[in-house]
Amino acid sequence: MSIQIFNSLSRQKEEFVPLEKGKVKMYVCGPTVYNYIHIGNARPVIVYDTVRRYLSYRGYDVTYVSNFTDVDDKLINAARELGEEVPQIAERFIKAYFDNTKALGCAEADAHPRVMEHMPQIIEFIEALIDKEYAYESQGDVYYRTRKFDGYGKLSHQSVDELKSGARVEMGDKKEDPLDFVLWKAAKPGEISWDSPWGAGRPGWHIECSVMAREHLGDTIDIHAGGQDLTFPHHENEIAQSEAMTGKPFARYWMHNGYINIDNEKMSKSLNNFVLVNDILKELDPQVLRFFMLSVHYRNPINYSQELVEDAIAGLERWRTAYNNVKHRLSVTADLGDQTDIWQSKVDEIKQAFIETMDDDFNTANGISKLFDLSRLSNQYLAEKQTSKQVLESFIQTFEELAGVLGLPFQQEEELLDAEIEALLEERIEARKNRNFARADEIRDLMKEKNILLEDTAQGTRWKRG
RNA sequence: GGCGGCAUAGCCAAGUGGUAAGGCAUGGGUCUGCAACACCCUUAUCACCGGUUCAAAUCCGGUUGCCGCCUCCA
Repeated sequence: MSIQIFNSLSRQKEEFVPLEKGKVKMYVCGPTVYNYIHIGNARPVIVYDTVRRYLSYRGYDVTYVSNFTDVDDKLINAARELGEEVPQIAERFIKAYFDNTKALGCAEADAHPRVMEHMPQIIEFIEALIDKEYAYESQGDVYYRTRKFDGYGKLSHQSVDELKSGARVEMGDKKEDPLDFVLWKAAKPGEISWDSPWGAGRPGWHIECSVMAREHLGDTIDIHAGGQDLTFPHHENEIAQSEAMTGKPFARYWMHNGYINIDNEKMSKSLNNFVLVNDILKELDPQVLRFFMLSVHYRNPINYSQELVEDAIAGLERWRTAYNNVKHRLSVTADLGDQTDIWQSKVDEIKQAFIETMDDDFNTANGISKLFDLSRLSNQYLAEKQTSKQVLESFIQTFEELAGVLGLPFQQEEELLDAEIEALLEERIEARKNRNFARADEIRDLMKEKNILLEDTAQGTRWKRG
């Protein structure tokens, strides 16, 4: 069975066939770095990081590129308000981006291109579009001649005329047509700018992605991804620019993730309900946030609330407990089990089911449920009187493999306890042996205060940090 | 006005033709010195109406409700 991807272009699931066998070129639209990222920014980063991991897991060699928009109106406004320079602000929030996304288990891209680093290429690209008459200069601005591009609207599935009826009519029009969009913006006095054949200015928003995708991945890429809201106009315009330029398909598969709501409301400035990743992570285990995001299919909307976060905490804890309990058993018992084949095949079944559901448009919600199935199975196995090393190790291996694909690796418990606690543990074992339960309970309470939880099993006492 | 999405148990959420995964919560039981962890059992005619089909949460039509895009928002 092959991997199926829901392609926004066709609005259908399609078999994934990369342009070049075994290799995937992937471009994900990154944030405008004028603030800390909010959880809505974090969703695509987590989702497409998981897509990338899964494709690698399935044997593809993935080249992954994600940009930073480090020049635009929002940055210019932020600079003005803070009395800083644009590059300074960009630098600060790019650093914060890496801190936050790394905490969330997202690997760095193979390249993180920035607009400011691609001015010559952007200008060349625009010049070429002008040569091909897909663009025109107007009072220091350059616009894209939308109607000239035949396929315009194929991604958002709207005809040019449909779009026109909804388009804003610009005042003092420098455009030939209201649907035309800006490739180069003339600088206003005091704004950061670059020299160009059309005077001082800066790139429009959409051109950067066309240029940087081409620069780093070539004329045609396999997967282009981003938030649902980018479908129009951003991605539509990227297609128009790139395909007019190269005459080749720009991207073969377009993926768009759904929104996040906060307490059932859209995040917006007027409601002032933006949730910044940086703030959440002060109190929340980053894995919980990632787990939460992946517990819903990426194309569906997701709601963020305290209650749901708490569910996620409990759910993730279930995996961890199951995993650690297998580890504990492995460390304290001999190799005694029989019927290893039966259990082994059950483990394999779960792994296969995981792959099957992930193959189907990256169904992480279902994938996560397979980890829960594995947890139940391992718990059942631990209830057996005799266990084999081979099966226990297979559980561990499968837990690590599947959770790893989701970017939710099991953290190694610190095995070290200080001497005082070690001594108390010993004393408690002795006390229980002598049926001095009062003392045993006392020690258990004492440990609990130190955030160490004790669990007595037939194979001895195990502990974990609470 | 145009395009599109969603509606599944108390909450969250998979499932796109063959009589409803999983998690959280609840109730009952088992295990345990007690506890914790855990295990077992328990909870849904899938918004409504009609149609297609031997068979529909799943396909088609309609209704209601919510949401997104069409305004340089992930």
